[in-house]
Amino acid sequence: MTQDEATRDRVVRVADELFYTRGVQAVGMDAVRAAAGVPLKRIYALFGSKDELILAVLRHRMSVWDAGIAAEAERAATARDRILAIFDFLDAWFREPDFRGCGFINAFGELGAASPAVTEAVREQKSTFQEYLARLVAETGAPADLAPQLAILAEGAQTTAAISGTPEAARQARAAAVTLLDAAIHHAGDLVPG
Amino acid sequence: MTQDEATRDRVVRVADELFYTRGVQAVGMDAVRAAAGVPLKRIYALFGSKDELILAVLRHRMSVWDAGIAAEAERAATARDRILAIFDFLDAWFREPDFRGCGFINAFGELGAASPAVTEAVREQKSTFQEYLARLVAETGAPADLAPQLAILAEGAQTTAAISGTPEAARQARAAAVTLLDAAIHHAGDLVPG
DNA sequence: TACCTTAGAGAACGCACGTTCTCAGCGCAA
DNA sequence: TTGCGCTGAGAACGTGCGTTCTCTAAGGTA
Repeated sequence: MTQDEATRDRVVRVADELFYTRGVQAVGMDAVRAAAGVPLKRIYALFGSKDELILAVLRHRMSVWDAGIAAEAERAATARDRILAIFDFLDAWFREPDFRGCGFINAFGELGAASPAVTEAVREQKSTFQEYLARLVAETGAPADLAPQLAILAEGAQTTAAISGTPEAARQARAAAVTLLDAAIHHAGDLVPG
Repeated sequence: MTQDEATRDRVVRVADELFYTRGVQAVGMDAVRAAAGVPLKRIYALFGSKDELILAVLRHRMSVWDAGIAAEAERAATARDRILAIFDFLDAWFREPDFRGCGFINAFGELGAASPAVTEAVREQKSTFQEYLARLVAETGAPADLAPQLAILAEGAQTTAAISGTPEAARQARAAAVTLLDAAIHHAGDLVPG
């Protein structure tokens, strides 16, 4: 890793934490400079603008999220357990003291109306997650319709936990996921009785 | 309605639309003045500060939301159908051309970190919704655990629809709600088979 | 040592915006 | 008619912040 890459990485990590904790617009570039210990001139040489830094932060957060989900999932043996591991992952995350909701949803609410690039980045991370879920659902043999339903549960759990300030949404979403999985697998191919 | 009340109402409605469409921080007080046709001096006499205006807007949006849900629900005969009517309500909302997600979730993402008052207002509207759902669930005879699960589906559908830009999350969440309702009512009191 | 390039620290600039102030006009009591 | 309080329109003020500029110091090369 070159010096530039190391500095870039450091700035992105620091900015990510600040943006997530306080909100993007509430954090000035000077706060990033102070926290990263990197001169403004250097930051602007590396990123060009705050908007570019924001996108770099979103990309970084996306890779961290993907790695975290994958790490939690690979400890489970079956696809069904890997799906449920996602909700255990959420549970642990919600209990972290500085949990403040999904950074992508927050960024979308804050900047999505004004920035198509932010919207695009957020949309990309959500669709990556949905595709991951779709693969797991396919492995279980359940109908493909199940995947977006589980994704909606995961999204809802994140906002509910953030706003309520409690982690219980993870457990509730997990229970719902179990019900949906059981219904999809046990009754696969059946019509819902009237 | 006094003159003051009418002007307050006008300013709140206009600000609500601007805040929702462009984001709260992206809308200056001067834009509110121009759109409402009310002098800044008058706005500040009525609200005191932008922060107060934001809270008034959130309160207004909460009452509109509650009324909208209630209007859609009262057309249904049974508690089960009133629950499902919520998802039909979401479906219609998601198809509106200027739909941009849940205004409360967006406001939380944008301002929650900096403003406890905003967090409190958002939390209040979510808990009002959860209580409403809990009453409907109780009417169906399903276990109380079902209510937060349905709430999570509704939340997740809103963020998913906002970010994806498509309304299909409403249909998917509704299908999941049907499965959860059926499972809760058919198997009420049972243990999940191993 | 003398010179050139580069980087760091912080001041400076320009702009946007929340809030307040100024001033002109208008209704109204005597 | 003559003041007087109120209101509207917009200028003005202070501040914060994204971005750029300036100055100084250091490091490498003849």
